[in-house]
Amino acid sequence: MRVSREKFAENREKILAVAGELFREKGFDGIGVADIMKAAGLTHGGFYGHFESKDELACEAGKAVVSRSLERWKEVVDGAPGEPLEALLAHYLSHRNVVEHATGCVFAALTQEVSRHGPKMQSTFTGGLMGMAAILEEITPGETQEERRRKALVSLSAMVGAVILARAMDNPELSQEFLAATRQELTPAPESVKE
Amino acid sequence: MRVSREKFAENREKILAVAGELFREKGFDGIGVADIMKAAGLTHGGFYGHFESKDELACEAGKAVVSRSLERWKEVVDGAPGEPLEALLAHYLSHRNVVEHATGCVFAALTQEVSRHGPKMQSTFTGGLMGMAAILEEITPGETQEERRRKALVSLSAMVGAVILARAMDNPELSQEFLAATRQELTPAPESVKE
DNA sequence: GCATATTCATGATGGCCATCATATAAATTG
DNA sequence: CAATTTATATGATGGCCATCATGAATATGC
Repeated sequence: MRVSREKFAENREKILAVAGELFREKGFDGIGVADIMKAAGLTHGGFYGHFESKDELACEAGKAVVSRSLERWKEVVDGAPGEPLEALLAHYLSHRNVVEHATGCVFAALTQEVSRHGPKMQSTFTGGLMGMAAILEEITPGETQEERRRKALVSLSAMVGAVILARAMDNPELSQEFLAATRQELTPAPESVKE
Repeated sequence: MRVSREKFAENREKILAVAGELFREKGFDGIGVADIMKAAGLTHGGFYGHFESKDELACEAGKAVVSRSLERWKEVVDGAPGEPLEALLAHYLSHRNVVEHATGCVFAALTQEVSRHGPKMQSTFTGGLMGMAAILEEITPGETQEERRRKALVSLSAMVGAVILARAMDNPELSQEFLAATRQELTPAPESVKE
């Protein structure tokens, strides 16, 4: 049966949203088109009216989630009552982001698969990660821009790395230890003279 | 046809070695039993004489690669002519470890898939990562053991994270920048008074 | 050296998955 | 309101993959 233009666009968004969650939760190979469509409340045959292949869906869903992630970081930084960097660390290095794969950080969920995917997905992820690095660079203290840039890249590596490793732990206390350690080490020392 | 006990054990090792490389290169879902066996110079039917399932192979291969990785880290640290931490950083944060997925770090290749796998694989990875953290803790400077432990966990996160992010970049210069930044930031400052 | 055990090869099976052809029914368009 | 367009549902197809049954051939144990 047919559906209004409006409903059609709505369905597409629903598929993208559901795919974004299911891919993060189960990986690109861990979920099929039929199950994604079912989760979106549709049947699998209708899928190819919206996307020309599963791969295109993966790329579109990835793009959407990455861009949403970037917006979220900006919101957290702009809305921070105190130090923006501390707010961002608290936001990112959270128990929620370790446990909730489906709605947590894309980079913590899919980066390894992306490096095996085609160039389109890599380009999306590269862009997203550099956007995050740019945000970090702005709120990271440092004498020169080079130093801030360098620290931003390392902070980003440590943040994403900590969540990835925390997710692999079979012991919640160890997961928590990774988060706490990273949060503490990446928080800049108060402006007292060193020691 | 039948094969000697010795050859049988040799074949098993060959399968494990080949699987360890192919899983790292293509992911657990990216390679099938038949192709693994072909790469080992055998036919796929013989597989089930060695392992009861693909999952068991994945667990065994993971265990082997993780333990080999740990040994390697110990060798690098023990054989370092200068500062062990610097030697380890140079060893790990290398171009080779970004490009050579099949023989590079398991954690940089498979950790995200592991967090979706069963508890057996998670246990193997947790053990391996904590072993690496212990090595780092010993060669990391710090006033107290807590501080060294904390720094070790963050260094580990940053190291693995940097390689994972470097692998996702679609631009080799950016990859290199992640490595260089992380190496520089994790190298302890010389014992001069700050600044 | 013979009988037995066992390892590998061949081939088959069943399930899952991406993709597509066709039909249906509803929404646009005039 | 009629004609046409088009989004979805049903169902089919072909490919890939893990697993297993069987058979052939050889190493091992007596």
